[in-house]
Amino acid sequence: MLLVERGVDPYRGARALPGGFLNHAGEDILDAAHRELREEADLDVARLHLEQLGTYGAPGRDPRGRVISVAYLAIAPELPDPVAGTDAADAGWESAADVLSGRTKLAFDHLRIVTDGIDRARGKLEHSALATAFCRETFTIADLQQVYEAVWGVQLDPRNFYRKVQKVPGFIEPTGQERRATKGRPARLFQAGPTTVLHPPLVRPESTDSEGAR
Amino acid sequence: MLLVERGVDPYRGARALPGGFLNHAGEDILDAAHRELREEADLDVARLHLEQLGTYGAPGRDPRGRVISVAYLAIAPELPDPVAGTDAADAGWESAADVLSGRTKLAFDHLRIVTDGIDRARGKLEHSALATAFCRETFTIADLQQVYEAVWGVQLDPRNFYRKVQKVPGFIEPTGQERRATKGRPARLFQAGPTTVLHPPLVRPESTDSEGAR
DNA sequence: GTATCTTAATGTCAAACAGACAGAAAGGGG
DNA sequence: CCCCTTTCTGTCTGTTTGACATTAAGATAC
Repeated sequence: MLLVERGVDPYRGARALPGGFLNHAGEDILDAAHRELREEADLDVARLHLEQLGTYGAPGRDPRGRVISVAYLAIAPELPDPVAGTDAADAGWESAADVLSGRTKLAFDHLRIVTDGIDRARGKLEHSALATAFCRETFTIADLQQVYEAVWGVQLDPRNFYRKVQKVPGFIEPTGQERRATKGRPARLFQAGPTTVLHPPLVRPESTDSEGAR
Repeated sequence: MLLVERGVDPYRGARALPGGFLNHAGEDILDAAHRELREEADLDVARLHLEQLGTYGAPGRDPRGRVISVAYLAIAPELPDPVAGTDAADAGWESAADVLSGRTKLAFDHLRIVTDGIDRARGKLEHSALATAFCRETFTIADLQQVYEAVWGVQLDPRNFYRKVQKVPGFIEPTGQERRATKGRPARLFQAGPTTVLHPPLVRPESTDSEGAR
């Protein structure tokens, strides 16, 4: 995930989600999310999936006073490795595992927001074609499987995955081309199809730890 | 759904979702949702399900100026038939079909909010125990089926529904009591179980109309 | 050029599941 | 006591799932 290092108090030096305030009264909040992503992280990629995650407005979440944050979940493939040195103070990539485990400390209630975002992504992978937003324009089925395995944190059977993914109508479409790696049989390349809602869904294996309350 | 009639411009006389502004800088937005529900609609029921739906902040959505609304989805059973005459101007129940079809005109972008809310409810019925929030403390399986049929707008087979609902562990628990109607065999009464996430989910029958893009 | 290694693609099979529907159980009313 | 209604319990068939075997198509080593 993309985090910036705070240069001012409060939480100076801690990592935080990129964000900021609305510019003027006429700015749409989605536009503002795009702008902040560009300004704070120099990120202006194509194929950017951006969806509203939720709004966080607990009274004490910002010591400076009342701040209500509308969080957006952004997903994009082929991200520039170290975010290019710009005025964007210190933006950089952090492993989600490091953040979730608490090894990387986040400012404000941003850990909560991050947790919600990951939950959202995990769930949406089942019922929507969101996984293709993690991939490039064309991809192999093994690529897609890696997305599911990484986000869900599980291992999947390649043969069954292959079968199920292709059964969902309109999810992925073959391009007719192939990609050959250094080893092994060349893999057929696919691209995202028109479907956004998966029928049937790709259900993730039931984790043994009981999910309990929400 | 619960709507109030606007007494002031803009949209005077049109129906709108109950809502209002934050009281003071220390008020939590969820608390504000509860308060507005109580103030505008005299609604203060037990067993009230309230979850954040989304935030709407398009520049022109309120002609008076920039207003950002955080929408909450509320669901509760046993609602008072005509909302008792209080200072709550003209609050009343409207059929969702009337609103969705456009027969009942809504102020601002509230039709969009309502549509999103119904979509959310329909989806959550599949994967969460939300349906029990529509029911009383104890209910029969037929009651629960009526919730699913009403919200999804489909007909379900009582025998298959009976089987599937009882297979989900922790969804509903038998109370040991029965309810006898005027006709027919007495039905066993159930109550909501501890589970909030349904495993396996209750998938709704695939509607014939293609869902297309989102 | 052939063996071998690696990954992709296809196939097989038993168990579980889904939808459609039959029938039995348990009440009330003529 | 028969009929009607609603609830509950089965049955049956086709589909899907998860586990695993097998074949296909390249690259590389020898």
